[in-house]
Amino acid sequence: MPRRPQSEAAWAAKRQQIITAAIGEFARRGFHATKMEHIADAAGIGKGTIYEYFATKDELFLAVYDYWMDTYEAAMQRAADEHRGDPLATADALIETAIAFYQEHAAYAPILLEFWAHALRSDDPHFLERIQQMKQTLGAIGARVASELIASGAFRKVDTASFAQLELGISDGIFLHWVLDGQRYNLHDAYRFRQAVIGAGLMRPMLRRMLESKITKRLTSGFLNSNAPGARSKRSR
Amino acid sequence: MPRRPQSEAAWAAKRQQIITAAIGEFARRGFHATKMEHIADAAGIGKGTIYEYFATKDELFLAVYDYWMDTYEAAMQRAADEHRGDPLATADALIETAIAFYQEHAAYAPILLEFWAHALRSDDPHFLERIQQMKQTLGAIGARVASELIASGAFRKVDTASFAQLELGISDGIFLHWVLDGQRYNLHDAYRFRQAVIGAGLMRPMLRRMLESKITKRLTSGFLNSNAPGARSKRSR
DNA sequence: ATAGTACGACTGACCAGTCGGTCGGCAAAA
DNA sequence: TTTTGCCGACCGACTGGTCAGTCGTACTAT
Repeated sequence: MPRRPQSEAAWAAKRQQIITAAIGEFARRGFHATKMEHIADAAGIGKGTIYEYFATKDELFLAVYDYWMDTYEAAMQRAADEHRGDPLATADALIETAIAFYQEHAAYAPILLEFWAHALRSDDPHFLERIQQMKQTLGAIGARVASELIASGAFRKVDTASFAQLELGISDGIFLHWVLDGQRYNLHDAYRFRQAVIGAGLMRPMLRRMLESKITKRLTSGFLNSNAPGARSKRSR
Repeated sequence: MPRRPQSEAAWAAKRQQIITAAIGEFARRGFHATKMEHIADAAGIGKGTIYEYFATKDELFLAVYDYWMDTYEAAMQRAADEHRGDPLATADALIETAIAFYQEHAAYAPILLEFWAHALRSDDPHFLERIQQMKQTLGAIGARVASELIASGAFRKVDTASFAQLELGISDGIFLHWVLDGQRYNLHDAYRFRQAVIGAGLMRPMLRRMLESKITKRLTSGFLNSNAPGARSKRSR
């Protein structure tokens, strides 16, 4: 982390400008194939200038990583806060936020995978810790919603922490396979299908009976044949 | 793919020897950090010799990838065949096989992630096609089991293809998060928890009522506090 | 003037892939 | 049986190209 002269704000802004450019380049080409010059070009600055703000390429990578995690975490936190007190609405909002984020960043999936690989292998524990911190944060949100759903009588009793972590894994798994499948189907539909499976299992009889026909419809129609838009189908009904 | 002299068998054996060495090195260091010399050393041969069997580093990477996929696919296929006719047993066997494979190859998770990233980015469609082929194969197995479960009256009606693909995503997601979590908990327990959630949702009332107490137990105890062995707990009961 | 900032040509390290040479084994000749 | 000659698997020093990071210069603002 080099010196930090001029105004604090200007420094941070330029740093951010570099991070933004780096995200795009890293995503398009991958960490190793991305040359510092590419990033400099994308940011409209000279290569040397990057080194005024980041000591090494690795440090820049890490900054990109942090920035991304922060963004996602903040979006989810906001979604959770907006509906505080209404667990069903919160659950919906969380899912919608996650889907939106995933769809928006589908092109970044390769770099996300590289992040994970890097984190698992790196000597620098920062990467892994950052992931676990995020899992912690999101897990806490999920567990809170789950316990509210249980308290309200909508859900049967579950270990909420386990359930929340499972959900995080499932979410990433669905996203990953959706990308690996060439975004062939509608991500919303896949999530809804998943929700129907889980919902059918965890809802208390009363709620389940209420939603039975919707669940049945989702379960029997699946998501694979949905109108394959890579994204942009805010409300597919 | 260079010439293929001597006996076919000897050629294949040496090729395999290189692949085996490469798996370990790629897994430990990652694709980019692994030098051809490392692989040569690990295989106990000279660097130049590798190029008698593989034209480029990429081609070797791809061979490693194929080998791995083949192994997994074959194991799953075998598990499915062994219990043909008994869908519940087949489902169990598939899950056990998947868990065993995942646990055995936990150290290779980073390279699996790199594979995926590479597949998504590579100009060579082989990688992505190979993944999709595997999803196809495993998906067909899963769909068959699901439809048998439905036919037998154990499961409610679902779109079996969607369900199978969802399961593949979920499996990978759980595995991924288990690894990212430092293999802190027992993978078996996580899968059982998942099964309980799904089972509770899809089982027909009769079966569900029969298994109710087991499901309740799994759902309420979760998997996060399980006796954290990274692997080796064949039957934790 | 001068301190802070930007730059990009340059350097040194690195590494995939090459290529000329070695050597063990085998078969034909002696 | 021994000698000679050949083959091709094997090797690793070397090459050519690449790129992260440096540094002397130039610009800008005060």
